[in-house]
Formats: sequence, C-alpha cells, structure tokens
Amino acid sequence: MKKLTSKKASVTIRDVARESGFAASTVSIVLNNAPLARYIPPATKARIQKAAKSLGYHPNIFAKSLRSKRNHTVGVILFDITDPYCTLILRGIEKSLYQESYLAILADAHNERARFERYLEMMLERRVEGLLVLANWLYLDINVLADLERGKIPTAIIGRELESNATSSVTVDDEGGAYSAVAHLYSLGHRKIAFIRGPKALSSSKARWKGVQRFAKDTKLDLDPRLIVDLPDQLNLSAGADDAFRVTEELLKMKRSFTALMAYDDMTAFGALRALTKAGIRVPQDCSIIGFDDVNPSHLFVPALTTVRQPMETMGAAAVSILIEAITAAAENRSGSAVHRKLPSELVIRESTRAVP
Amino acid sequence: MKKLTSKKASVTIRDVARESGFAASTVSIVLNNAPLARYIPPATKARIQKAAKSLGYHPNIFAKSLRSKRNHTVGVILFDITDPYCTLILRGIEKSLYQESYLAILADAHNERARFERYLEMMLERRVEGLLVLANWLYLDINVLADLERGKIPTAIIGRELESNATSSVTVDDEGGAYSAVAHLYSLGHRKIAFIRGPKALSSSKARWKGVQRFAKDTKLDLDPRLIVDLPDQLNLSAGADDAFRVTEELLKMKRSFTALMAYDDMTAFGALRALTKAGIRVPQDCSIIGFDDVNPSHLFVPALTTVRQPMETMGAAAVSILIEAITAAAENRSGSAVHRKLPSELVIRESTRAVP
DNA sequence: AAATTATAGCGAAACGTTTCAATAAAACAA
DNA sequence: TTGTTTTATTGAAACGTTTCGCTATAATTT
Repeated sequence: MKKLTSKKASVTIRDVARESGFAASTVSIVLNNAPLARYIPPATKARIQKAAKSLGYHPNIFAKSLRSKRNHTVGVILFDITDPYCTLILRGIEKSLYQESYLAILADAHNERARFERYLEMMLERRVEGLLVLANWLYLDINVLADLERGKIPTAIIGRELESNATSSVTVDDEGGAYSAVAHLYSLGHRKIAFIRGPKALSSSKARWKGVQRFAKDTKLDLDPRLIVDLPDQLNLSAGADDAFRVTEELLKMKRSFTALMAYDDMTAFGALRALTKAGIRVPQDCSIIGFDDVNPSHLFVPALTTVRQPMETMGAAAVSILIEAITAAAENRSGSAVHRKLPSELVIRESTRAVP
Repeated sequence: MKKLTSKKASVTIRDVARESGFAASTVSIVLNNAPLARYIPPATKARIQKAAKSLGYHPNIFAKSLRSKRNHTVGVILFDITDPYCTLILRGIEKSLYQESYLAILADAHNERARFERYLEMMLERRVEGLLVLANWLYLDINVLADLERGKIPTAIIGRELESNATSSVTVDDEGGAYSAVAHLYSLGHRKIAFIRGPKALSSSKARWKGVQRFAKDTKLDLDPRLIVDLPDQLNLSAGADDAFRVTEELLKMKRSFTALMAYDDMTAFGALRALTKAGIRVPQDCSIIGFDDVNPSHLFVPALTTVRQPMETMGAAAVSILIEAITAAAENRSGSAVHRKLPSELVIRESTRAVP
C-alpha cells in the first residue's frame, strides 16, 4: 500500500547527503562547522550548503539534542506574571536570552508552592539547560533548594539570596534603598513618618526595614511604633494594594498625625494613596508618599510616585549572564562556584513627595 | 582508562529493564500505559513501577520526542511583555496550558517585525506543536501569514482577525465595547465628548471608532471633529500614556470645551488624566474619563478608571482550547477548520465617570 | 485431543543526529 | 624508491525511546 499523502514530512540529513553526493557524516560536519570541517575543501562545502538550502533542510532538534544533550533552552519560573515587577525582570531576561539564542520556557507559580514544584519537575524532565527563578518568598528555602541541588542544574535566583550560598543570586540593595528613601523624606523636613512594612514572609521586608532602622539610628530620627503597620502575610501579592488600603485606613483611624508615609513597595503605595485621598488628605500637599520598586505604572500615577527604583531589566540581564556562564562551565566540566550580585537601587523623585510646609 | 567520575549521568529505560528483570519494550509499555499494557498482569506492572521509582527513572524527553514527534510545547509570541494587556492574556494562556500539561516557550517581539520573524523561525525549528500569537498590529498581514501557512503548524491569533480566514482567532467585540462606552457617557448626560482615537495601525482602533460612530448615528449624538484627536502611529506601545498626555494637551489648547473624554484604551486614559489634572480640570467632577481594556492598574488609580473590560484571561483560555483542539486534530490527521471567536466586553463603572452637573 | 484464541513478553528496527575510527588518496620527506 | 604526514571522506555506532511482529505459554473452544 503506497502512501499517497505527503512525501515524507521532513527532509533529513540523508536527503541532503543524497542530493549533494556526499555522506551524511560529511554533511553534518560541514553544516555544523565541526572541527573536522577544516579538512573539507570549499567546493565541497559549497555544494553541501547549496543542497541543504535547496531542500529546505532544518535539522531535527530532537535528534540533535538526543546526541548533544543540549537544547538551548532555559526554564524561567516566576511567582506571578501579573505582577509588574516580574514583568520587567522578565523583559530583561528575555533580551539577554535572545542575544544568546536561548529560548525560555515560562512557568508561573501563582505564588503557590505546589505549582512551583510541579513546574520545577516539568522543567527538569525537559532537561532545560538552566533555571532562572524569580521569587522572594521564604518558602523557597524549606525544601526546594534541595530539589535544585539534587537536579544539579545551573540555577540563578532573582530577588533573594538563599541561606546556603550554593546557588547564584541577583538581588537589589533593599537595605540601602530603604535607607535612601527615608533619608529623602527626612531631608524634606519630615519627622513624623508612617511606615507600612511588607509581609514577614518576604525577605525584602526585613532588609528594607533594617535600612529604615539604620537611618533612624544614624540621625536620631524617632520611629513612632504607633505609626508602623504591617501588611498581612498572605500569599496573594496582587492584592497588595487592597491590603494596603485597609491597613492605611486603620492607621488613619488611630488619629495619630504624620506628614509622610513610606510604603513597602509601589503597590502598597497605590493602596495607601487611595485611602489617604478618600480621607481627604491630599498627596503630596498634606502628606508625602514614597514607594519602592518603580514598577511600570508608578510614573503614570497622578501624582507620579516618588520611589526607589530597582534596576529590574539589569537584574534580569545579570541573572542570565551568570546562568549562561554556569551552563558553559558545566558543559566544559569546569565547575564554577556560585556568584552573588547585589545591585544598587536608585531614588527616583517625582511628584508624590514634597517638603513639609 | 576508567571513568572515575559519576556513574552514567542518567538512568535509562534499559536500566529499569535490567533492574526489574523485564525487557525494555515491556517497561516502555507499562510506563506509558500503552494499549498493549492491557495484557500485562498487575504483578509485572508493579515490579516495573517499583524499579523505575527506585532508580529515579525519568524518560529522556529528546528520545521520546524523536520517536513520537510530539513535545507538549507550544510557542507563545507576544508583542510586548511589558504591556499589562499582554500580561493578563498570558496568565489566561498559562493557566489553561498548565491544565493540559503543556509548556510554553515565550517570545517577546518588542513590537519589532524582525524580532517576530526571528522568533517565529526559532519556534518552527524547535517544532513546537502549536503557536499562540498575541498581536494586533497590522504588519502581521503583510508577510507573516504566509510563513504560518507554510509551516502548517496549528496557530491561534489573539487580538485580531486575519483577512484570510485560514487562521483561528480570538478577539473581543471592540465595536460593541466602544458602543457601550459612549452609551454610558451619554446616559450620564454628556453631549460634548472628546475622543482620543488609537493609532491607525491597530486593527482595534478602527473597530472601536466604528462603535462610536454607530452609537452617534443611533442617537443623533453630534461628534464634533474638533474634539477628535488621534494617537500617533508609532510602534512603541508602552509610550502610549505619554503620547496621550501630549495629545490631550493639544486638545486643551484648542479651548473647545467638553465634559467627557473617551480614550482609546486605559493607557491613553492615564495620560489624558494627567494632562487634565495638570490643567486644573478635576476628574470626574469637571470631566469624566473612560478607557478600554481594564488593564491591571486601572482599578488602582485615583480615581479608579471606568472602562470597558476585555475578558483577557478568558481570551487566553479560549485561544488555548482552540489550539489544543487543532493540535489533536492534526495529530489524528483530521483537519479541523479555523475557528473564530469574538468575546463580549463588559462595561466596568468606577469612579472616573460621573453625571454632568 | 486438537485447534483456536487470549495473554505475556521479547528482540530488533527505527526516529535523525553526531562522532569516532578507519580508509584512501595526495603531498611531502628521506 | 619507500615511508610519513596531511587532506578528504566515509561507514558504523551510539544517543534513549517506542512500535511492530514474533514467539511461547495458558486458557478456551470445538
């Protein structure tokens, strides 16, 4: 019984071999410019190239990977694609990956541990060459670390450092950023400053608060405990603004006056801004607000948000370069050690902060 | 020379075969629950499963794909990951893909045609099983369509319909949405309404404007040409708000009064809002604003933006279900025809619109 | 008792590459 | 001339699966 349909789905290297009159091995050598290609005369190369082109030959990537164990793919696991913070880092990652001709497999953990683990498993099964993890949740430590080490797959974590130094990381200087944020408010004359601290489960919460404390100590600024509130510790990051709204309303209910508010991050600042506005407090005339991150919509707000910018694209790029280095090291059987980069943040002064009257 | 390092990188099906005492073929049949597995007694199955587990066997996906020509991967090409519109659709896509145990390879075209094409090529080389394209730019038509048809790979486009009906699509009812947006303003008593129309290169621009026109005709609403301005036709979507800011300032300079403004989309609305505020016009007291999309930060704004919501997660999910269906159809050699779904939009009334005084 | 069918399992081939050892001719050295 | 090196090309093996056809029992029917 003859197959009437299509004449063989895809053209293989042997087709090219036949067409060009050389052996498959020769074709492979030429097309990959393998070491042995140095013995092959230009004429031969040309004929093979031509044959390949004329047949529209595309090497089968599965076969290729099966042999070489490489697939030029890295896994990217992030905690919430919906979060503009993730988005910008992802952009940085993508740009760099593109330059290196790597492709990214995307996984969104939805802030759920189970999902994270499932995805991790899927990526390992796919034998991605490396892993980029964008997560600042503490749960990462508990068990997943072990998974990574077990998998022995090059990994870089963005957003936090793991306790064990074995895995590379890219972080931002949260402490320094927070320090400069309070410093900014202080320099504008603010002394009664309210704080909305981040969820305890976030590693950056601690660091940022430490920065505040350090500044307070350095300058004898008084931190009024009645002006310090915490964001609840729930996992739904995208609800950050709503939580902040509630928390700020409670803060206001306590009738303790303040002239500036420092929010854990931009989302928090948005929520706080809404609460203040609702209470008839104008920003920045009556109260200044400062955020953290410089997430995408922050500069669009009215008033545009003063904030501490994380160099998110740069962070993504840094993570990629670390990862690629680790991958090539692994491929050559060198074993590079983990590298940790902490990038500086940058104060971005916009409209939401103003000197105290 | 003995290899002292690690004893064989990965455990293969033959290892499991040896360990369990059966042949590799049997192991394969059991582990995949292939049709033939029905003849295999439970005891055997159990032993094989056990062996596999104890050795920590993970099938090599390259070998698997090489045989089966399937890899449970789809390519997702979007025009700008930074755009919150993309982000939400991506979330919808990801959710559905996850349920089907598909993984996504992510490509961000940065609104550049060359990048789009390069990525497309990379995906085809990787033999993704299907393609999800999120793009509303017109340039898509010019040439790329041909590429897709050539590749004969199942594809669904989100955000616009191609002129040739050959490729499946998921769109939103732009016209109806715009219609209901003006209708909303009208019902609040607004008669002098300004419009910022979208870039001409966007297919949705036309459709939305058509909706406006239809409403105007239906109700004899007068569309004052001096209150209609266009966003420039440049490719940088993320600059949308800035463009809108400029355009709105020009509009204001013309001193032609209006009580409401309908923006092409939410980003545009943000820019307009800023311009109005700067000019001392309060929203919504002095002027109402309505957007389109209901992009993530819209509900966070102060005032929260009234807008027309696109069911973005649903759109992503719809695209995936269409795609998966097409993929399975192709796998079984049935050839399903392209399907086109147009989803309804939904008016979301928040704080930025108010009855005319 | 013989013939048939259902049940269990196996070996070999194939998927499309790349790499390695081998061969053969040409170029060079002695 | 003979022997050695360089140049040019190749066949075969391997990567780890899945599938197909085959065999060999065991169970069932005639």
